Amino acid sequence: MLKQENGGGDGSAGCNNWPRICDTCRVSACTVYCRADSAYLCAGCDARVHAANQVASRHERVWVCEACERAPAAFLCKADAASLCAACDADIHSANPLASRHHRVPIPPISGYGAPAGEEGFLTRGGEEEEEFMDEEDEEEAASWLLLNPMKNNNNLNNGFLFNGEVDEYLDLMDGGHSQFTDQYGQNQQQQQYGVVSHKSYGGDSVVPVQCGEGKTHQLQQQQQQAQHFQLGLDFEPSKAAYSYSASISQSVSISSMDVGVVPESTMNDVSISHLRTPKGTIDLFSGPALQLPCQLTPMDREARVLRYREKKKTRKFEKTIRYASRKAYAETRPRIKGRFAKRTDVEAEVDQMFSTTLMTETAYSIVPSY
DNA sequence: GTGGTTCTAGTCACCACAAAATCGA
DNA sequence: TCTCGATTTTGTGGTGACTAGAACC
Repeated sequence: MLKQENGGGDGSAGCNNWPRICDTCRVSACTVYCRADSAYLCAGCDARVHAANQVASRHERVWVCEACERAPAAFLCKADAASLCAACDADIHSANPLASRHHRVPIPPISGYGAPAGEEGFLTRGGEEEEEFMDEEDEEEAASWLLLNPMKNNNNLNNGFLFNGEVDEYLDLMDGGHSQFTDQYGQNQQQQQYGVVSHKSYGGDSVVPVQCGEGKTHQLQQQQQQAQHFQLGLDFEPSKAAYSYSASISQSVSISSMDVGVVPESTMNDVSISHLRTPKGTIDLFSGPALQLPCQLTPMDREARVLRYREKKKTRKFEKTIRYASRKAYAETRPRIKGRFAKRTDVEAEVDQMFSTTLMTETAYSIVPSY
């Protein structure tokens, strides 16, 4: 595979402003991005590589963003006559109200050498090629985050970005709100911002910091309010894509505790978004009554959201979050048979009891392991 | 290019039980 | 409205089974 090595590597604008170099010749600036090869290619190499055989000629490619020249273009702005990646599209078209009204359409991938694919091209893009798009997840997420597009929810028409109904865990719309994820991912900042102390006590059992400041509550209320009035301002042709749609997406996204740090119950007291909570770590984002999805955002709001999204991405953690340290400690000491918890014999229980009692007397307060 | 085998990496269910949550009196 | 006891639910980690993809022939 020709994985991009030059530049940011994340498909975004990266740390410098130089155009991305062709992954093949490493001389010319790239003009297209081949998803199948996960490679950025210049016009010459594109022609050479994808005209080589029939299979290669079927590779779907997209133009590279004309603004940053470093990421696959996702949208074509008719007003600017420019192909832009999701990030640049967001940046440019959130600059002012006028720009935000630019008519933009998702760019169909170039399928078959030399001839851009029409609708059919990206409608037929099947599951087998789906994984190839994971490299652009970043842009995709940002795009989905910004462009709540009915077409996107159509599983097919995502400018080649296939969502299959999956909901990005960072999708902050619910959070608009304050998602449970926010509590974790923004934990550090929030702790500093609100002066929240990490609460660790024997009884409390909390490893995940408890956040209960007034400021926090106030912010949450504001965010909830904002979520209610959240509106998407993208001005795609109303006749084709009415963005003031109210989606009724019954979509349960099950996320294991490995992926997601769930905020302790105590935190939820502050968050009166009861419908967000579902048992067993299941994030039931859209079940229940039809979700009135936001429709109009001011450019500033949008920009703020993009920034917040990017900040979250930077600080996101995939480590498992321990909600109850005591349970963890206990689980670690429990007898196992082939990894499974085994029944504890009376003797073991007695020894354990003695041990814990000793520990308690030695350390007035229990030691909650730090992770 | 195709098909079969092997290897590697990732995911998930399983288990017992203390702690937390919920419910009713 | 508060308290208390009983009941139900949740969360915890190591291991093996399973699967998908890569590598090789």
